[in-house]
Amino acid sequence: MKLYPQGRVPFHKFVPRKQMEYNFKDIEKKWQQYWAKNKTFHTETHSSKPKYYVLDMFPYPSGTGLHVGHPLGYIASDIVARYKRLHEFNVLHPMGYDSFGLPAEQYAIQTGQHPAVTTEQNIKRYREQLDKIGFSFDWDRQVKTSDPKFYKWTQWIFLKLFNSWYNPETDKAESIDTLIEKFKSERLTPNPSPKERGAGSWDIMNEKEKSNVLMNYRLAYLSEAWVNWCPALGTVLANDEVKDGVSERGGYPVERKLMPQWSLRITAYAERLLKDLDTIDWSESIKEAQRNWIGRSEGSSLTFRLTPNPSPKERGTAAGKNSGYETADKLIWAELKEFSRENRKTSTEAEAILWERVRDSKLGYKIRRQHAIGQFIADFVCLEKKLIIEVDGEIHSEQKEYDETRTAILAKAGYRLIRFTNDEVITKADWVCDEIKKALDLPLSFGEGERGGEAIEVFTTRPDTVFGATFLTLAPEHELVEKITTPEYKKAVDEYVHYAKNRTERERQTDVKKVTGQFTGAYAIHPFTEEKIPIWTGEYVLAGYGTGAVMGVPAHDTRDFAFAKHFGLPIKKVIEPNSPSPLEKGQGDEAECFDTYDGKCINSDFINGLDVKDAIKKIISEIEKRGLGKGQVNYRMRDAIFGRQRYWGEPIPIYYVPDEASAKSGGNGIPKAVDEKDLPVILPEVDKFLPTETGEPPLARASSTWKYKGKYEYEKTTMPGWAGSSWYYLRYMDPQNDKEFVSKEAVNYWKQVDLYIGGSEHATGHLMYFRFWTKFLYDIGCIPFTEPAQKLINQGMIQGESRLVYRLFFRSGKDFLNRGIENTEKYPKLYLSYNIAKRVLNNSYSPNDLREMLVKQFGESILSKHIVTDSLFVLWTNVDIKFVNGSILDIDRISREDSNFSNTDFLLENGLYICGEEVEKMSKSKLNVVNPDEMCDKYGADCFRMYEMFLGPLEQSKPWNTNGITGVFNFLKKLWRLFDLTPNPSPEGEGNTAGKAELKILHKTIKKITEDIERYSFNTCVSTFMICVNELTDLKSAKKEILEPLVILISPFAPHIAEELWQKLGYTESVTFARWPKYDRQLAADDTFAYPVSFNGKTKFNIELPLSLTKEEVEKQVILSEETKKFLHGNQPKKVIVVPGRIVNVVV
RNA sequence: GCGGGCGUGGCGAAACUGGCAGACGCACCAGACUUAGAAUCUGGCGCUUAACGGCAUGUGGGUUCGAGUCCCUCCGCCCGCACCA
Repeated sequence: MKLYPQGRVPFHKFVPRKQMEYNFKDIEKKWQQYWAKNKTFHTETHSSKPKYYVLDMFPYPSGTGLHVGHPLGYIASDIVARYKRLHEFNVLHPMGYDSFGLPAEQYAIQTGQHPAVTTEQNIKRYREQLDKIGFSFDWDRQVKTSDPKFYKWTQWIFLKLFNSWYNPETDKAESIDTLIEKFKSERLTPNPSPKERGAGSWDIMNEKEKSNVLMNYRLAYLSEAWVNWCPALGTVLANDEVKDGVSERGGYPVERKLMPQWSLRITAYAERLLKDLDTIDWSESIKEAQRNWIGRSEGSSLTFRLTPNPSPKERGTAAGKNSGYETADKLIWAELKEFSRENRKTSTEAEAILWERVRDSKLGYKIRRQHAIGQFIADFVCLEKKLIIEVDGEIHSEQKEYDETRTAILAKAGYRLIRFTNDEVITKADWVCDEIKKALDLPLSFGEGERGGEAIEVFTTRPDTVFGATFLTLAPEHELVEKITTPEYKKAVDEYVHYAKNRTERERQTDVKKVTGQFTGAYAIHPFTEEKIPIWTGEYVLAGYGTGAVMGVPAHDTRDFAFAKHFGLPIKKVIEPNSPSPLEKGQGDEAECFDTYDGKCINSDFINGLDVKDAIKKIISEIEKRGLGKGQVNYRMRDAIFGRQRYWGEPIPIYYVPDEASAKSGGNGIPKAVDEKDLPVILPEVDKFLPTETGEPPLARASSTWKYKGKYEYEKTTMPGWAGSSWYYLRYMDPQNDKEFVSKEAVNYWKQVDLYIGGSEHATGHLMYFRFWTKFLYDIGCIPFTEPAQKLINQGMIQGESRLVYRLFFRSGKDFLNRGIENTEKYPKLYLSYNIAKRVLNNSYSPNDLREMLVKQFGESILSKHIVTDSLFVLWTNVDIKFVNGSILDIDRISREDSNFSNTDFLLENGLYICGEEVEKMSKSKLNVVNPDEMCDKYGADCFRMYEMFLGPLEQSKPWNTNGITGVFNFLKKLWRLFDLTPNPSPEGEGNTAGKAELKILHKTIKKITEDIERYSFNTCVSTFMICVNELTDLKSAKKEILEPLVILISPFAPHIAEELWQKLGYTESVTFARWPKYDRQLAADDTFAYPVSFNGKTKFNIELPLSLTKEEVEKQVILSEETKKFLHGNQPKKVIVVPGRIVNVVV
């Protein structure tokens, strides 16, 4: 046992001698218990007070617990919450857990431990850590996303999404029923997507077909989609969950895979998500990130026809046997031809009327009459727009069944159908023509177009450069690639497509510079010049953006340029820049290719000489006039993949009803929404958290009794991590409600989040979905606002200060690395102190120098252990910061406690081992984690809170350095001691009337603290408190009149000590219920001001003058002063500038 | 490549609307109390100069009586997006 001289004990064993000593441990424990017992921060929704909602981003309770970086935002929000309470706001300041998620599941897979169990443990630990810091959360409102009482409502919102579509006319989400009504009432059949050609006229569609059509509109829908598949995690990931081609969690490779997926139609909200950014007070960087993510671009679509009557050489048999208008089934062609001739002769009156009105492209499109398609004959057809017009007369009335089959088959071929009765055509032909025109003007879906889909539609933001288009490029996934490829290129194209499709996202992204592509052998006709241009496929064109096809304008697009250069395609300049810089300055590539909006069109026929902007307008109107395409807005954003092939998430409340069609194709049946009253669909138990042997998601392992209504299969994928966090803020308003996700009353009172604090890493993920769901819930009338959070602050990241140690090997690095890292085991361990290692690394030490140093420190015997060779290799690794004091490594301790450093020699400098330093992300793997509990134990929660704020501006990232905390600790002790000066702290005691000087200090502090909290400048608040306490200490002032408001001011920052002092001042109720002190301008005002007097802007001296003086009086005083004369050197001042209360500047 | 942000002592930073650059704190130095350390207190602390003074907010220029702050040029760092036509 170590003995200490009488009365002296080390700090950490300090026992307070005086009762008045600042004993933060007791104080903090006392008040934390008091708050919990008295429910001091309980929040009622019924209140006449104004509301204030301050929210922290939902934490995911990870297994590693909180480090000092996490609470930064929580402390800031807690300060605001407490501050607002003191202003008599009714404050909602809740906390809960985003408790579904991948890490718990990964852990479950490794250990077999149920994720619910580990999640509960983690939550418990989080709660303990949070409680130690003294937050004013209303814990009665806590929510957990993995709680069925919570996810019942997540599922409920999903059902709402499933049962809604986005109506572009009203520009909002509506019930899917309104769409069905539309389909029923309109003559036009739903436009089937290329992947869902099961559709026909609504009433005659079967269940499956209806379901498929509606899937194209539902806001939550199932579709075959290219997804980010992560084999290591066994699940798909949303775009924002993939960074640099690897998964954000875990960093595993991600591949592209086509599979059926649940998605949310966030793209329907793209425009509103973009536009409404202007209405919210979020940081510019986040808004900009969202704008980029949405990626709006204006341009035009443009259709390129393929070359007509292609020679066999160009087209060949593989490209399609029939020419454009021969759409009929070959086998029965002859028969049909006869039949159609017959029909034409015997056409009805209505058909004749209509023919006169549509023939000769009168409606802008070529329409054919009695044309055979497949096995059927259409009354009228526009092949270009794939529209069939039927006029129902007596002939067809008894053929209903035949018609139904026909409609379905035609729809499968991609045709839409519009029907009229004889009567309609005869009595209101104008109206009929209008309807036909409307249907013709609708854009075709992807891949459709003239001649059975063999025209290519491109999207371009620069239609003005169309005359410079010298080739077309299709994405390798584009469905036309296969169709148009000529036989002699088939092999090459197939190989190329195979290569491109099998590259991972990562590969694609890492060699973006590499130009790859393949000519298809086919040619398109330039819509304006009629020139023949080659069609290529290349992976620089993305399938998912625009139409998956581009026109190559190598002279004015760098990617097209690279492609053209690489494959020797022609380059045609069509823009003359206004400023010659790009041409003259540019060398090589730049001279040939420039991308500018500042120029005039050349070599461009009818747009020659126009400015780019005007040219764009002109050419779009021309494109529209000629029916080649139209002005269009495109978004980079894709729909959000919503299903995860994982266990630990909300089950998607969908079940499947078997049907014949699906059974034949091996499908799942018709997806149906679980009835609202059957929610929640509880996450079933499974034996293992892995996919099944057949590759089904883990939920397929649930017992065979896990079926909807006892017989229907449930959907087996679960929701992604961001589902719960997209709406959780609403649940806090009414967390116990089992009738609604939130009551109208609660949401009408609390409304938006007033202040939202969290990390900027959520810019394009959570914060986007959060806004999307809010807008949706607004559309369907559930909530009265369209943005979830008015103000957002992104706290900076607190980085760790890592410590590095340097291991020396007498081997060459190359040799070493070749043999692999596991070989390190067999080398004796030798570490070099920082400055020695540095010198070895920059080759200023020879092996001989090291030998000398080794011998000097360890003696000759060391050489038998470390064989000094000519090769040196240094490997550095992080070392746990708990073994390091400043930058000095505690060698004894690390050798004892860390087996990696047993039997290790440390080559020292000046008798010490100095570590290298590096600032990097605080994480367990870097061994640089600082734990908040440790800080609270050592210095107290109040000190920890204030120090976190003192570090710097909230938004700024900064490294954690525990050293500085003593300054704040000293301040708190000084504050405490200030109260010891009070002779008698009773409310009416003597010596409580403050003097002018003290009042001035107080009121300056009130002003500054109030202003700084309002602008979230918490670091300067802490400085202000320090200045205030220093000044009061200097005055030896401890008047109740001063201390009382001071305690209130500091209570949001250091609540425990404030409560204790508040009690010492004689109060029995919590300081939470006090009122914020009022700033009195009179009391804070100075009488005089020491004017800095400068000459030509350089300050020379100060002169103390009354503030009551006017400009002229100040000038007079300054001119008259002795000092001024000295600096004037006898010259006359040219001019004197006086800013009252600020400065005097004399111009000489 | 595009977009956003930022460059101030040995360190974290302050200076909000153009008006005394470096407040407040850390570290450091000196002193007091101590056998010593810890704690506490006092003083010093941008660079340069013996001093008067001079020079200093990434670089160079501009606007202004006056610039860390506004404008332009270049350099460097951080973050986000990235063959998005």
